[in-house]
Amino acid sequence: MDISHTEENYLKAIFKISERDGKPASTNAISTEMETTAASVTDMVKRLSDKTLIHYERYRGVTLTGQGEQIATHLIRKHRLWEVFLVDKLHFSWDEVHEIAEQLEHIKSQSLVERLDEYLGFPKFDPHGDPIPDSNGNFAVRKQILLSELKPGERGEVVGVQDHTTAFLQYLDRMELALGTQVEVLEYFEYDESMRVLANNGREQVLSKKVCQNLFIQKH
Amino acid sequence: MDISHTEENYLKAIFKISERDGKPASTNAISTEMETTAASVTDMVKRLSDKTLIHYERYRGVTLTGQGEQIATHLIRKHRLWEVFLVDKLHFSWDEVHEIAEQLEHIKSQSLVERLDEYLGFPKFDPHGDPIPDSNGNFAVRKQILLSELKPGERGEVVGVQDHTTAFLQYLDRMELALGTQVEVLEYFEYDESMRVLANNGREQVLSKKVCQNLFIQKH
DNA sequence: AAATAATTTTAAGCCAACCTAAAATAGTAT
DNA sequence: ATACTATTTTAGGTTGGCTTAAAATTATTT
Ligand SMILES: [Mn+2]
Ligand SMILES: [Mn+2]
Ligand SMILES: [Mn+2]
Ligand SMILES: [Mn+2]
Repeated sequence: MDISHTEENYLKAIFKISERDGKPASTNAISTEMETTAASVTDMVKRLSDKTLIHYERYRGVTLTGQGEQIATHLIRKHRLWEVFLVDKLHFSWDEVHEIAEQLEHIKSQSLVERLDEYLGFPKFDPHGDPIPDSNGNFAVRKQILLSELKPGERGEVVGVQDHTTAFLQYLDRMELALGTQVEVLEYFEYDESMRVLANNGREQVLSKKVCQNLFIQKH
Repeated sequence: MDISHTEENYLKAIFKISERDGKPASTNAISTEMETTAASVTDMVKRLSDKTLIHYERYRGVTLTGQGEQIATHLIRKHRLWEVFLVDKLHFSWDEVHEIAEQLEHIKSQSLVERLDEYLGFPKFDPHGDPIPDSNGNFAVRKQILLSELKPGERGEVVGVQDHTTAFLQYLDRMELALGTQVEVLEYFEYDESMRVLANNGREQVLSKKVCQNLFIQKH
């Protein structure tokens, strides 16, 4: 069976939504994610259901079948591997790669993915700290918490971001808070839920609530 | 204006045909190249004409406009750069890369192409010896002739292939006639137009007319 | 020049992916 | 339970890219 570019994007959207919400993806949620109308989604969802890529019941939402999930995770694998390529080999910055990877993830060639993976040294995480599933669709798990959950005196390492917007990524560059940065919470301000943080570079700065709630930390 | 994957492939086909035949591409020639029907071609050709990517007159065939040619050569540039990437970096063999490059050539990102070019060391020729146009669409020219045009006693270097089929490429691998091989014609057999050839590796062998007519040589 | 053959275009229609507007269903508030 | 709101589906239509069959044009043969 062969699956279109568009169908692939729907499967990825459904995967993302069900993972985030922990329940079947609603027509509306999918239409928001895909930036299209609910009517278009209903249309597509019927086709995907005919191809047994999803389970669909009218008014009940959508979940992926094993087959659908396999395709979705494989897309994510390709997306993230290409992002690593773009950053590590072509020296793009982490805020420039998502758009390009959105295109590259649709390239169909089993051997290409496997060779790329090898070429990149079998990375387990992408430039944003997101886990790269293996060829069976298994994601590495890592016990991570938000910076906002750290108490004064606790330390850890910046390992990922929740917010993937260009604005946030560029802000982090500016503040020298790249992945791998060691941080220690020095002080918590109840007033606006901001924190004074010490980074490994000796830099001390106050980070807003919003920033703290979008940075994943591995405690140590 | 934005151009679909399919439209891009038509432009590339038209470029290839007009270059090969030295005259406007006929509907039939395009339909053969695109593996579709003449009716579909007429249909598409109207659309491309509306977009001023081609000049089209009913029954008179098709030529590219400046704009159309620019897109076509840029596609060829991307195709060939990706082929270099696949061979040089991912260690694919030269008979495996065309299909994958057919997909990769459609990735849209100006900076990606330029960075890839730089990463590969600004190659001027692809793994099959075909010239890689620069970003203005200019192809390097090289005075090359077919092996079949060489006279006994003459020497040269294998620099390209006319036939790009897997069968031929694998045959060349088997015979150790990769690009860069130095060859000298020892003897010409009028009977079947074959040649006895000495390769730089000391290997001496008789090559058929068909082989000799599909190998590009740079004389010296 | 007329007849025949090849090429190209037109006509009509299919499918994927989208849209808007209206109808149906489900969820929430009174 | 009824009324109102939000969500979802259906109906009907568009566009790109494709198909087959028939008509028109051009090229070749006699
Ligand atoms: Mn991404
Ligand atoms: Mn990422
Ligand atoms: Mn190729
Ligand atoms: Mn090539």
